Amino acid sequence: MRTDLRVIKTKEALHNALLEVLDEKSLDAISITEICRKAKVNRGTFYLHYAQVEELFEEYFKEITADLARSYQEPYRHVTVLNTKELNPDTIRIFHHIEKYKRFYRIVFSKKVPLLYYYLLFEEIKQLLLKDQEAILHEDIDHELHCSYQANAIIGIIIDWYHKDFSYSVDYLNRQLVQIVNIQSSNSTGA
Amino acid sequence: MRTDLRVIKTKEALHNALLEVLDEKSLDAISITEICRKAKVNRGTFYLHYAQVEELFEEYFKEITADLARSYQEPYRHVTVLNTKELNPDTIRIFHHIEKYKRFYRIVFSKKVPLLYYYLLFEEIKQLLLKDQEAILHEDIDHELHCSYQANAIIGIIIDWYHKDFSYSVDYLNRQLVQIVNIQSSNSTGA
DNA sequence: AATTTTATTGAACAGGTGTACAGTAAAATC
DNA sequence: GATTTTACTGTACACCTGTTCAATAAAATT
Repeated sequence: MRTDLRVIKTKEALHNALLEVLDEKSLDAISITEICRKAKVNRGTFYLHYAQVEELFEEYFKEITADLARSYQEPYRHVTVLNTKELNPDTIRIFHHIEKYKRFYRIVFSKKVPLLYYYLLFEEIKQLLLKDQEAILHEDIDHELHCSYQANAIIGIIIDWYHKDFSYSVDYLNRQLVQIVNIQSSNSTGA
Repeated sequence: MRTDLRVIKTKEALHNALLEVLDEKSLDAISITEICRKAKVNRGTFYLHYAQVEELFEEYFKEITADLARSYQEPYRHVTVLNTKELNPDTIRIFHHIEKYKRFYRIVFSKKVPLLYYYLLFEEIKQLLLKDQEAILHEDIDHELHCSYQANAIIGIIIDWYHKDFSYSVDYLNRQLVQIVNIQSSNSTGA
């Protein structure tokens, strides 16, 4: 069998316990022992499923990044995301997504946390761009490198946002992104 | 006094021990006890200077990112780095820097390591861009947000490079970056 | 050179980590 | 419903962590 009821029950208990403890302290300060105490699960059982507390959190976070992809496949207007002239603030769902799961992204972007979560987010955005822009190929430009560039550029804005405690509005960031992406076409003459 | 000889000696011993152990295992697998054994320093002494092994590595890494800034202030041709039309592959020193300290960046970009090092690199590049581009201000665009966008975009390329085990040449990446940055001006019509 | 200051040491402590293994209990399978 | 399979438990062990504190030794200061 693929899903033993005992496994489901154990994982659920650990999940709930982690969320509980995350209200009290930061991820890096949480011990396996503490989670197991709260979940009423033997410590050895924890190691049957995970190696560190971080792996338990990783399970959550993968669900969240999956939601990001889903929000793009909605019967929403699914338009090219970063194609210069056609870029529409309404079609950018990323900042909206981050704000929705602000509670988790505060953890993901905290400096003591492993890079792993960053890569999960990066890969998700990169994949969206790779699919979205497969039609728009540029000569002499490595398409994947280009998408890595763009995906991480967006995360650069998100990092700034995070460091300002998510104080900008989603609308403002959408508008800024459109302006930034459209810069070169108007700047190629000046400066 | 600012620099007690004992402190210098202790830190040197710890530094050397860390480098030694880093040849054998990854940063996250190194224990404080192990470093102190090799350095012949009491474990309590370690805690007088650092809280974790990661902080010891941080000291190294700050020297490395400082070298990145220095390479820009050289009597080299110090030209605007990312201004579209004036961008010259020779003036881009970032990929060169990364390759030079490849050994360290392999650690910095490994997924188990804390985000902190990423932020140190990000901030260094961002500061370079902030200074470099203070002349080129765009209306309606938050200058800092713009630099965060560009700085992290470059790191996006570096991440790709890292995940391909630094197999691209520095020259190739410089040329790709120039092409990508110059895209919009030629793309605003097509697509 | 004698005195003062302070970094380092060593020992000890409560707690967490990671692993192993036999015993138990709760699933799945028949 | 009886049997087989396997997830979980409890215990134990060696080791690492983070902290405290009096004793020591190596600096700086006079």
